[in-house]
Amino acid sequence: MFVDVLLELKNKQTDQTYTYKVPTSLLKKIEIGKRVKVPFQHRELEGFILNVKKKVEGDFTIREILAVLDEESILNEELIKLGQFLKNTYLCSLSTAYATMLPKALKASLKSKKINKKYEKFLILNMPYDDALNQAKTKSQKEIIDCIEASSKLTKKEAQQISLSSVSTLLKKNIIREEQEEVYRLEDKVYVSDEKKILNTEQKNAYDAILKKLNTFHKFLLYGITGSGKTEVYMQVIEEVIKQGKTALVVVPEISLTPQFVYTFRQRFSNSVAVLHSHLSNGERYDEWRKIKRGEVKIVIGVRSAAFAPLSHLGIIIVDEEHAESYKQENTPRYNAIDVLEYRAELNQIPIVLGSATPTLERMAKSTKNLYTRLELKNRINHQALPICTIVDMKEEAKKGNLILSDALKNEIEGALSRQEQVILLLNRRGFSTTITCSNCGFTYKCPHCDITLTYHKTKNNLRCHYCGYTTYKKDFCPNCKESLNFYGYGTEKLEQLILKEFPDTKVLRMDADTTRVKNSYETMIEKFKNQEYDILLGTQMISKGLDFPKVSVVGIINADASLNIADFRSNERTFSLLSQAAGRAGRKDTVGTVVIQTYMPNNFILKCVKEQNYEKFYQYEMNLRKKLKYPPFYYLVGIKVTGMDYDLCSKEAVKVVQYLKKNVDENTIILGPTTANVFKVNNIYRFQILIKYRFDTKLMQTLKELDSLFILNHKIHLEIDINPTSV
DNA sequence: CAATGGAAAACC
DNA sequence: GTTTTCCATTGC
Repeated sequence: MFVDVLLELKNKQTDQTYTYKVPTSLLKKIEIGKRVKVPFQHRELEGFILNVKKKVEGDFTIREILAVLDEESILNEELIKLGQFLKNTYLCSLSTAYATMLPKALKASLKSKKINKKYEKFLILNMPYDDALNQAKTKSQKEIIDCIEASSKLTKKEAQQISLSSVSTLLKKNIIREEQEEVYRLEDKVYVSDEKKILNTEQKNAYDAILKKLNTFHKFLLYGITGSGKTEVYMQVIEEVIKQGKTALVVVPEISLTPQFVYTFRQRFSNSVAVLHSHLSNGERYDEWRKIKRGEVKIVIGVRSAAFAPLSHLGIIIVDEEHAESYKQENTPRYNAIDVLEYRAELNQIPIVLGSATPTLERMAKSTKNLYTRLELKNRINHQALPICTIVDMKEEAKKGNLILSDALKNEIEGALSRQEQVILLLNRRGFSTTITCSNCGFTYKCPHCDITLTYHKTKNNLRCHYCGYTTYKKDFCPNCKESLNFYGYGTEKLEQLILKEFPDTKVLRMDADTTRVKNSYETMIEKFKNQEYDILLGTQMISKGLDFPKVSVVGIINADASLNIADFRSNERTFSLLSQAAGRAGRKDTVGTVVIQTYMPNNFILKCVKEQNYEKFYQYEMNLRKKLKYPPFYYLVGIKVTGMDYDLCSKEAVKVVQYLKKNVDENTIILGPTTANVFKVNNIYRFQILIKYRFDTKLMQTLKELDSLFILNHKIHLEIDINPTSV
C-alpha cells in the first residue's frame, strides 16, 4: 500500500504530493486526512495523507512512512476541498492553505514547543468508602475522602487545597489513586437562559423566507438597519436548524468587541456554542477546534478563520456585518471568508445569510439582479428614534482656534456628562502627533527603513514607525540645527490630553493598538466602559465595530476627512459604513442619541448621506462613480505587488510583468501600472503595484498562475497576487 | 585546472 | 524548507 503525502513545506516549489510506502505495521492506521511523519532527504517532516493507492507509477525511489501521528483524521473530505478551493482561487500553495485552515497546535514547529492536550488529574477511592475512612489517620485525610465520596470527580488541585501532604500520604498508602482525563482549557460558564422574542412582521418575513430554503443552496442578503433585530432572526433560524439535527456556523468581524453578541447566543443555546476568535491562545484554539470536530457543539461563532471550522452536518451559514473588511485576509493566502463560506454553502447545499446595515455595493448590486434574495428590515425594533446627526465645519472652528474639538461637540459632551450619560469619540490615528519638523532647517523625523514620517508617542516619549515598528527617542531640540521642534497633526494621545484639560473631572478611556496590547485587555476595557467606570471612550476605529452601550448618547467623529481622503476606490463606502455604524450606536435604549461629525468638507455628499441616514442615496451616487471609474461591482480587480530590496531591478521586473500580462490576457482587460505603492518603501523593501480590471476573461487565471510560477525561484523579487482586493 | 560561490533543481 | 547539482567565474 502507498500513500500520497502533502509535506508541511509551504513553499510553492514543493506544492505537490510525494509517494511513500506504508510498512505493514502501520497499515491499519492509514487514513486520508491523517498526519504522518516521513523521511525527506536528510530530515524528518510531517505531512497529510491526501490519497491511498495500491500501485505507483513514475520513476523515483520510494521510502517508507515513519509514523502515523493521529488517531483520528484531521482533514475530512470537506476540508480537503476547501484547501483546494483556496489554492485555485487565491493562487496559494496547498500546504499554506491547510496551515491557515487548521489550529497552529497541529503544526510541527521546531521553534516553539509543541502544544498538547491538557489533562486534569482526578482522585478516586481505591477501596470502599468505609475502609478508606478507617485507614485515614488525620482529620484532613478524612475530609479529603469525604470530598471524593461526595463529588463525582474531585480534582487533585481541589484536594490539595485542603491539605497538600494528606493527598500525598493517601496516594502513598494506596487508599486513593489518581486518574487523568482530557479537559478543555476554556471553561463553560453557566448562563441564565434567555426567552425567545416574538418577531415583528419584517423579521417574521425574513425568517419564513430563509426557512423555506433550508436544505437548498441559496444566498440571502439581510439588509437591516442598526437596531432592527437581525440577531433575533439569526437565532430563531438556527433554532430550527438545530431542531432538524443540523449545525450552524456564524461568522462575525471581531468577537472581542462584540461580547454581547456571543453572550446572547450563549444565553439562548447554552453550552452547544463554541467560540473561535483571534485572542485565544494556541492551546485554547486547539481545544475549541477539537470540540467542534468531535461534534460536541451545535453552533460555532467565530471570526474570519472560523470559515474553516470543522463542523459536520452544516445546516446554515450566517455572516454578520457582511461589509466588514476583516473578512479579507491581508496576507497569504489572501482569502475572503465570505467566498469560502459561499462555496461551503454550495458544497453542503444549504442557505447562507449575509447581514448588514450598510451592505457592500457588490452584494447590494447582486441582490438587485436576484443573485441574492434581499430581505429587508427597515424599522428599528420598539421604534426607537434614529440619532440626530450634525455636521460641523471645522474651517469655521479653526478660525475660533478649535483645531481638534468643536464648540458643538464640546457642548454635547458637557450635556451628556451632566445627564450621567456616556460619550464615544472616534479618531482614526494613534499616537500624539504625526509629524515633528524643525521650522528652521526643515528637518523631519522619518523612518530610516520606510517611506513614512515617524509618529510621536508622548506617553513613552518616543517616535515610532507605524509600518515597521522602528522606534527612536525624541531630542528636545532639532538634531540637525539645535533649534526647537514643531509638532503637527494629532492622534488619540493628544485628544486624550485635550479632553482631560477641557473636562478635568471625567474618567477617560483610550483604546488603540497601544493600550490594548495585553491579552484580554479589549474585553476588560469594554466591560469597564459598559459598567460606567468611565465617562468617555476615545479610540481608533477598533472601537467603531459592534459597539453596543446603552448609556452612550453622544458619538463624536473627530476627523471624518481622514477616511474620505484615502486614495482608494472604497474610501467613500468605508466612510459611509463606518459613520453609519457609529451613528447607529448612539442612544440605543430610550434616549435619542446625538452624532457630531467634524469635517473640513461640510458639503461632502457622502457625509450628507450619513447625516440623513440614507443608504439608497449613497448607493446610487457611489454606483454611478464606480461605473465611470470602472471599479467593482462593474469590474473585477486583481492587484499585483512586485517587491524587492533592489529598486531598479524591482522597477524593471514590474514593467516586464505588465508586458507579460498584456500579451496573455483578453484584449478588453485593463492593466494599469506599474506604479509605486502608496508607501513605496516598507522595511527597506520597495513596492510596485499593478492593477488589473476585467469583466470576463477566460485566460486571466491561467496567465496569473503562469506568471506566479515564473517568480517562484526568484529570490530577489517577490510577486504577490491579490484576487479581488478590498483596497488598492 | 582546481577552487569557489551563487543559482537552479530536486526532494517521493 | 534544506540539500545537492550545475555552471560559470576566479585564482594561481
